[in-house]
Parts: sequence; C-alpha cells; structure tokens
Amino acid sequence: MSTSDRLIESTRELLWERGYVGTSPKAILERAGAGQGSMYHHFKGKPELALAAIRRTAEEMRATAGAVLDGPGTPYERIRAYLTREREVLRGCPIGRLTMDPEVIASDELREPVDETIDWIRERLAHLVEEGQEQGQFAPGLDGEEIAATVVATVQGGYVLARASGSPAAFDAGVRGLLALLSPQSCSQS
Amino acid sequence: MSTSDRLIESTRELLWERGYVGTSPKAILERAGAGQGSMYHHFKGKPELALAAIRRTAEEMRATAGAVLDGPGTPYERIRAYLTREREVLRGCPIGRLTMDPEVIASDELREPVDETIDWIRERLAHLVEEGQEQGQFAPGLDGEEIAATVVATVQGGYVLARASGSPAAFDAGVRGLLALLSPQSCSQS
DNA sequence: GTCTATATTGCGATAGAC
DNA sequence: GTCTATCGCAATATAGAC
Repeated sequence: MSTSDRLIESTRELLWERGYVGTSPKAILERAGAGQGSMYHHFKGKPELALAAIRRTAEEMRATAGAVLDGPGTPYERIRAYLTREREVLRGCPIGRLTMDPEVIASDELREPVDETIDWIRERLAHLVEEGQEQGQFAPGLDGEEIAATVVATVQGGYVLARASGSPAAFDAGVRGLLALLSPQSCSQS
Repeated sequence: MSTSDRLIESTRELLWERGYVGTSPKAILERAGAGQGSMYHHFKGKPELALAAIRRTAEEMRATAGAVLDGPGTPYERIRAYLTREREVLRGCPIGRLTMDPEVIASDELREPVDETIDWIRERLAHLVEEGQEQGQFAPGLDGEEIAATVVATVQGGYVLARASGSPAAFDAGVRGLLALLSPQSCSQS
C-alpha cells in the first residue's frame, strides 16, 4: 500500500472514530507511520485529505449497501436484508456520523459525498417499496419516498440509541419494530 | 443571570453546534463574556462544565418531550404529536448528537444524562404503544418496546438525513412514512 | 469572584535538507 | 517523496493580583 493510501486509510479510521474536528493531522500521521512532509506532498492539507477519505468511504458504503439492495428476494426481503445486514453498531455509521460534524456541514465539498450516498440508498429503497406495492406486498397508499426515508432514518437513529446505551440491543429493537410495521403479513391488502 | 449560568448556557449552545471535542473553553468564555478565572472558579475544567450543561439540556428535553407525550389525545395522536412537534431540524438534536462525540461516549459520567434522557422517552413511548394496543388502536402482535425504539430512531435519524441534504424535508418525510405505517387506519385489527 | 499573565502542549502548515 | 525543524496560534490549565 502506498504512503498516500495509508494516509487515506488512517484518515478514514479516524474520521469514523472521532469525526473531522476531532481528528488531527498528527494523529493521522502517527497511525499511517508517515511524516509531515509526506502528507503535505500528497495533499494540500487536512480538508483535501479528509475529502479523499470521505469519498472512499462513501464509495465503499454504496457498494456494500448496493450488494444487499440488489440481492435476491422479494422487495420486503431485500429491505429486511438491508436493515439486518451485519454492522459494527457501536462504532456508528462512518457516513452518517459526519453529518454531526460542524465543519463537514459547513463545507459543501465535504458534505457532498455524504449527501450523495444517503440519497442514493434512499432512492434505491424507494424504488424497492414501489416494486413491492406493484406486487401487492405493501399497502398501495404508502409513499415510497417517505417509507424509504423512514428506513434510512431508523438505521441512522439506531446507531444513536445504541451508542447512548452502550449496547447494540437498541439498534436491533428499532429495526425489529420497523420490520414488524412493514411486514406484509401485518396489514390488510386492499 | 449569574456568571455561572452564563457559562453553562454558552456551553449548551456550543455543545449543540459543535459537540464536545469541537468546543473550546476559549469559545465558551467569549460567548459568555467572562474571563478564564471565572470559569475555573466555578468549575474544575471543561468536563465538569460540560456535564452541568448536558444535564441542563437533558432536563429541558425531558420536560419538552414529556409535555407532548402526556398531552391530550389517543395514544396514536400523542405519538404523532411527539413526532411532529416543532424542531429546529437542521441544528440536530442537542442530546442525540452527543452520542457521536468520542469523548462523551468515552466518559460514563458525560454519557449518563444522554442515555437516561433517550431511555426515558423510549419508555414513555413504549407505554403509549401498549396503551394503544389495549384500545385496539395498534395491532396486538407489535412489541411496544420495539416500536418505541423505532419511533425514537426515526427522529434521531431524521436529523441525519436533514443535515446531510441541508433541508428539513427529509426529516419530515421519514416522520410521515412512520406515521403512515403506524396509522390505525392502515392495518387490519384482529 | 473576576481579572490578566503565563505555562505547556498540540494543531495545522511551511521550509528546506536529503 | 520523505524527513526533520520550525512557525504562529489555539487549547487547556495554573498563578496570583485585585
């Protein structure tokens, strides 16, 4: 792995653990085993390095989520697969947590990959809900975009509950509650 | 307002805007219009001041949420009132955002009021769901604790969606989706 | 109680040697 | 390309005058 790659990987880890304001160049360099000069040779500074790191994480997340959303099964099953896929719940969402960072939100450039990723997943889910409606799996009165927002929000909020309580249990409870509400068996189809 | 109060209020604002790692004593002092000496006279340091600020915010949030949850209406209406109460969505949740702060999560003392507050609201909601079930308003197969976790998670995640997109619309969409799924009219009661 | 002065450490970046 | 040295400034805290 090149020095540039090691810098990006270290930054990704630290952004996940500590966010943008909580991550210092020094910490990045120590973790990457590089000196100051390396970093400022490859990147103009902390914002540019963070942007590269965020973009890579966003790409990876799209691939991970996409694999489940495009996987086998009915629309409901694929939404369930998205909700229940393995996660390191107590570490939080490496993309979603960035929305709580004031400097990420203040920078359109840093916020963009975050927004794009979440929006991309939401659109996929909305499409799945509409597909499910065509198959009579979900109530026809539901709004696909709204249900998709609910699904993504439950995941993102699940991280909050889990980290508040120090246990992944609350995340799982929220997901089970949502799946119960979404369950094709629970509603009369008209 | 006393100097000590002004320090706490300034800290509350900054914790909301920037989180714990993003908030410096200097910024607090400037906002409070006080000098270093004042702060270190009233508090041992940043952690103790932050604890006082978080506790006050937690108390306020319990009062705000409690007023809606104990308000008038059926269980469904009160849950809807909680979900749709006025919020400064783009500012995020002053309590929930602290769960993304590494130093808050690392400190049991700082995390405690956060955990307590979220848990308190969740318990209230769970109770409301069970009440609604007794009245035949919600399907009897649902788990009150799980639905309550879903409700709180949707709110917390709604903030994430809104801040990612830079607009409160996504928060509202997620809430509307959840309300549609919860709606007594949408499900057959057995 | 509140102030200013000061100390120490780390942040974020630049310079220039190798 | 990578290193160390250095810079100017902010973070967090202490000391001691008033």
